[in-house]
Amino acid sequence: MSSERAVPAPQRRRRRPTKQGVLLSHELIVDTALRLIGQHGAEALTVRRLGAALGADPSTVYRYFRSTDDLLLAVADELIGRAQHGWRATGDWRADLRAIGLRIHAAYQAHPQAALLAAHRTTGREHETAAVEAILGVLRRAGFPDPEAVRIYHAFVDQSLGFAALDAAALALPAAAAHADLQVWQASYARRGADTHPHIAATAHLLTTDMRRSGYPFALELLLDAAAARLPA
Amino acid sequence: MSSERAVPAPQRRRRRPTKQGVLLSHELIVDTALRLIGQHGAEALTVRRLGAALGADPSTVYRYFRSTDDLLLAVADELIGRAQHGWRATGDWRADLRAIGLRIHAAYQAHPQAALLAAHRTTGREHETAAVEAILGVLRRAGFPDPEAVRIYHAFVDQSLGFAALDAAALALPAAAAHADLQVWQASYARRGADTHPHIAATAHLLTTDMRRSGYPFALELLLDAAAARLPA
DNA sequence: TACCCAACTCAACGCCGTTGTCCTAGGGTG
DNA sequence: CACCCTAGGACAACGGCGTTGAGTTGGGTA
Repeated sequence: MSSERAVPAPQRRRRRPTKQGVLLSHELIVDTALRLIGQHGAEALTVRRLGAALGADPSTVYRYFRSTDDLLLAVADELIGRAQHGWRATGDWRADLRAIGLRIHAAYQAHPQAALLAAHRTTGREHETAAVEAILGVLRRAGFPDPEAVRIYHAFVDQSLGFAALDAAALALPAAAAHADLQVWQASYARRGADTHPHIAATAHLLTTDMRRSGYPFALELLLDAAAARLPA
Repeated sequence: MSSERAVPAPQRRRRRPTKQGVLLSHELIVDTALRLIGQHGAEALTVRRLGAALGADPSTVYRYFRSTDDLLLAVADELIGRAQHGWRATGDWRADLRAIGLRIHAAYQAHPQAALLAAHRTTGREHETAAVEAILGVLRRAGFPDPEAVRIYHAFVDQSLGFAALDAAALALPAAAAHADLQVWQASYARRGADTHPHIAATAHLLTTDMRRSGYPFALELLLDAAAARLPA
């Protein structure tokens, strides 16, 4: 046996269909994995189910990816590309940063399982580098001095990734756990007595509606406000 | 059989030791779980290993917790409790929020593996409820109207948890992967040509130093600045 | 002391990722 | 065209996982 089971894409030459007549490829497997996650939830992505969805034996996936982690990294890389696809700078730094942040957030929300793995890794690949360059460019053109631009860039990126991972995690939960998390705000907090928890009791109705949504858009607006206040005249 | 296997803590009366002579309790199980995660990583937390570490049969854990998810929520709440331990309001809302945020961040950093599992769950338990009450109290006493207090609370909490999880993930990485992530900024980004990536090239020296630290303290300061600007006079 | 039942152990189920082995059909070569 | 090589399939099995139903035991109570 060879020490490496998986073969990089460019070196593949033989194209042999599975028993069910499907011609496999890295792209097809990644797309099918993304489809599985989107259609049947995060827990649907197992090698066995992926094999079934592909019309191939589960072990065949290991001819293309070293492990499920390797596969998920490939899926994550695809996500970064989709988030940036088609973005153009407008010249309005606030609008540009807002758009980039919301795009990152939306792309990760669309594929929560992959987002959970991807959000806290620095890849240094093409798509990521392009995003860094774009954000830094927006800040420097806006007039922030370099040290300030770097600090704001850092806060902006990590806040976006942090919220993306947090919100993705909520979506990636099994249905039962997700329902339980939602119920907490209605069942548990809403019933706390005004004597022991006056502030929760006073705002319970506001909390139950606000906590359903992501806190990211408002947090992003706060960050942009604070940044604007620091912009030299 | 009863429809509920797990029994809440206060109702337990019989104390029967395991074969290996250990007296189990909710507290002992949670502490052991935290120890397991801290010593051997998040993947070390399985019911079977937990049983072995406790000196009991794995299935015994289900007499105390409905599922591993239930156990995980208990672990998460314990972390929140440790973060809040000993905190007292000073009356200065900015100082109070800053202290709470940094405490949460620090508590999660102290148990990175557990933080990764716990940061994105709503437990609805004692410690979490106390933290929610404390933060809402600080904001309402500061003079924020209820709808604004709730929105800021949401942004503040999720920002803290998001950064906590992000930074915990970096600490939880295997040494090799962590080193590789750091190297990206020096090796990959620092070498990008000024022609294709002028903004990265111009700030490379600032980036490599800034990205070593957590972006949370600065992001927290931005959030507090923006909140202060919204405070009614 | 004797009984009850809470709290333990034991055994099994159906998943999971992963790997060693075998097989077979496509591409390259003469 | 016929042959060979091997990439890329299929298959079966391994160990570990969460979880559950049934069996056992030993403290607490009357």
